[in-house]
Amino acid sequence: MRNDHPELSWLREQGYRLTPQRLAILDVLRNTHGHLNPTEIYQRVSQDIPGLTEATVYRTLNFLAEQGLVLVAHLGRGRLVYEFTEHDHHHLICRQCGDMREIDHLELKGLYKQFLNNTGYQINTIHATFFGLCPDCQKDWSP
Amino acid sequence: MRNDHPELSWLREQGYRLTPQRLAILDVLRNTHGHLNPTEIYQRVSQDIPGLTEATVYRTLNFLAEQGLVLVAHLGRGRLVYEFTEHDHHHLICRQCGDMREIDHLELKGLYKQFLNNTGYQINTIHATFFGLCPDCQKDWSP
DNA sequence: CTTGCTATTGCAAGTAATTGCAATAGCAAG
DNA sequence: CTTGCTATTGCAATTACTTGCAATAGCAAG
Ligand SMILES: [Mn+2]
Ligand SMILES: [Mn+2]
Ligand SMILES: [Zn+2]
Ligand SMILES: [Zn+2]
Repeated sequence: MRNDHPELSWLREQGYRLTPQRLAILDVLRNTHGHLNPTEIYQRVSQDIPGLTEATVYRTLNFLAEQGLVLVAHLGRGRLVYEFTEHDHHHLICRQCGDMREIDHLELKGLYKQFLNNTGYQINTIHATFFGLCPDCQKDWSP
Repeated sequence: MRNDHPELSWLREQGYRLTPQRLAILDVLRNTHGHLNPTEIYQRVSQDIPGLTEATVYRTLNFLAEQGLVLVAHLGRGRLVYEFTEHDHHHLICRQCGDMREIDHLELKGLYKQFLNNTGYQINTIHATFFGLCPDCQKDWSP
């Protein structure tokens, strides 16, 4: 568990504290590729922090997401999922087969620029989710 | 409470049943402009359907949303909200002051076309939510 | 190293949403 | 109108997530 990542000293400068709980949760997310729900995170982090409670996991995930250190998403499976990544992206999900595909944030840059021009809103949502039909499942509706 | 809307006979043809609960919930949504959460819907519909339970409200709202008869959204205030509308739209929300603004689905048409070209995915998400800063709240960060 | 302020945690209770199951009731067929 | 199939409901239990409060522990200052 490293303690010298740049975002950590930044947190401390904001007046927030680097607790073992926060460090361990962030570490699990950092070392996992993909989305984890709060209970999965709780189970993994409990190994390192025995007294940890789920309430703290929920609060910490909210906090990390607010600070922009992790991404959240409703992927349509009931539970929220969290993810650590340097790579800004969004998701396309097939309503039929559940297939999920990642798209780079670049694809939405133009839209956000358009929002700014048309409405003055400066949108910064990362990790949006769009639902529809994947190429395979579209075929099931043709014949 | 009218019983002859076009979407209703369509439901029956799909093998679904037109129960008083469904009709009343749809009716409350149809006659309300704006977003309602499940408890607000429950309270209103209970007037017409005394024995109604919240479980049925949740199940019915899920059902109506799956059938595309109502729109759902996470607007960032904890609870899900539902809305009946003929007018396809999405929302921009200010993280600072909570101001919410509606944009026509036309604004996303191009993006969805781009998704189709680049990935083959045929996206049909209506009622997406984008977060950022409204024009007023952007000023608070300049001086 | 010690002290003091206060952000953060654990605990337990509260609210939001989902689900298994047996009883009920749409509605299609006769 | 009556009958039978099964989708849908109510009920109660379960899971998901949030919150108030008192105890704990980061960490900045001395
Ligand atoms: Mn992701
Ligand atoms: Mn809306
Ligand atoms: Zn698919
Ligand atoms: Zn604002």
